[in-house]
Amino acid sequence: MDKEIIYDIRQFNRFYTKVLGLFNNQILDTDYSLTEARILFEISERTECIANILVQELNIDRSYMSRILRKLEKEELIEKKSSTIDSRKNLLLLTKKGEELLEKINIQSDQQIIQLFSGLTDSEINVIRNSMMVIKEKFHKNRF
Amino acid sequence: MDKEIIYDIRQFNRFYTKVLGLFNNQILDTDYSLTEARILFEISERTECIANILVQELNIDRSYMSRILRKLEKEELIEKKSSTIDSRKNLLLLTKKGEELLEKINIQSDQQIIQLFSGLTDSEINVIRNSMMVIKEKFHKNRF
DNA sequence: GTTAAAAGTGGACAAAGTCAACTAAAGGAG
DNA sequence: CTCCTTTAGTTGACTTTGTCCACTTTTAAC
Repeated sequence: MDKEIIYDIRQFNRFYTKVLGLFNNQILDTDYSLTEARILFEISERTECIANILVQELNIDRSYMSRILRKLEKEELIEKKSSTIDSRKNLLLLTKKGEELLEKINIQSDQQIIQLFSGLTDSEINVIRNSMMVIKEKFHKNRF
Repeated sequence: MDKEIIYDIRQFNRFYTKVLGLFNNQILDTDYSLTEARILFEISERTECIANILVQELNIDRSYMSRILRKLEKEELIEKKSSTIDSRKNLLLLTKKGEELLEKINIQSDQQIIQLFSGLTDSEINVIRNSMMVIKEKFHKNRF
């Protein structure tokens, strides 16, 4: 693999680390961390979400996840329902309050995207979007 | 801006957060954190690097930066030379040892990229690279 | 010359993440 | 059914990472 290509990819990674850094710092507007937001998101996206899936999906230590979930439960953003078929597992569900928070975060995140892209034409935005889709698909095809 | 486009972009961001997470965890193979690696990298890339530039560039708290730099100095990876024209500033330089470490990290990072892309054809890799360049350029054109 | 801004440091602390040991339930293999 | 292993989750003790604020020193700006 060509030295120059590797260089470009690493440059992109550094660059996008910075982009994501900016995005993520703004989630702190809500008193919740990026990790917590992602957990809420994942719970809402899944039917039958259990902690261990989140551990794998988000690459977070089990013990740490346990504590985060306990905190979210205490703040009444989620509920744990012990599974009837496998009592080791806890089904994770958003409460009304959790859904509302997630909705708030979603709106904020959408706004952020809009703001970031203001100044670009529709066609430019579409080019970016298509590039993102290409990257994602190619990576997926490979291993992710 | 179209709801669907925003959705795709946010999906990409989540996806790429995961990709970068994997990359970054592997830097820990060297006993140094991603942040430290990036600082070494930035110092090496710049002539006349001073702490405050790093603070802005990497979005790190000044006091935290101060401590990291002290640590790196203590481990003889960098040197601080008080600037003769402005004695508030310290010029940051890599030592031989620092250069060697950075080189090691670079080799490792290149290897990581190669590994990640093994399984893709040259043409697919090039498509990804070009997509990355497009994203970066468009963003830059805008504000970054 | 006085005031303001820039660069950096240090203390105290909070948040984030890690590691290892543990309980309890479920899934086999014989 | 019983022994063994795996899976899910928890807890304690800890380290690392990051933040806030007050402070010093030096330069810049009026």
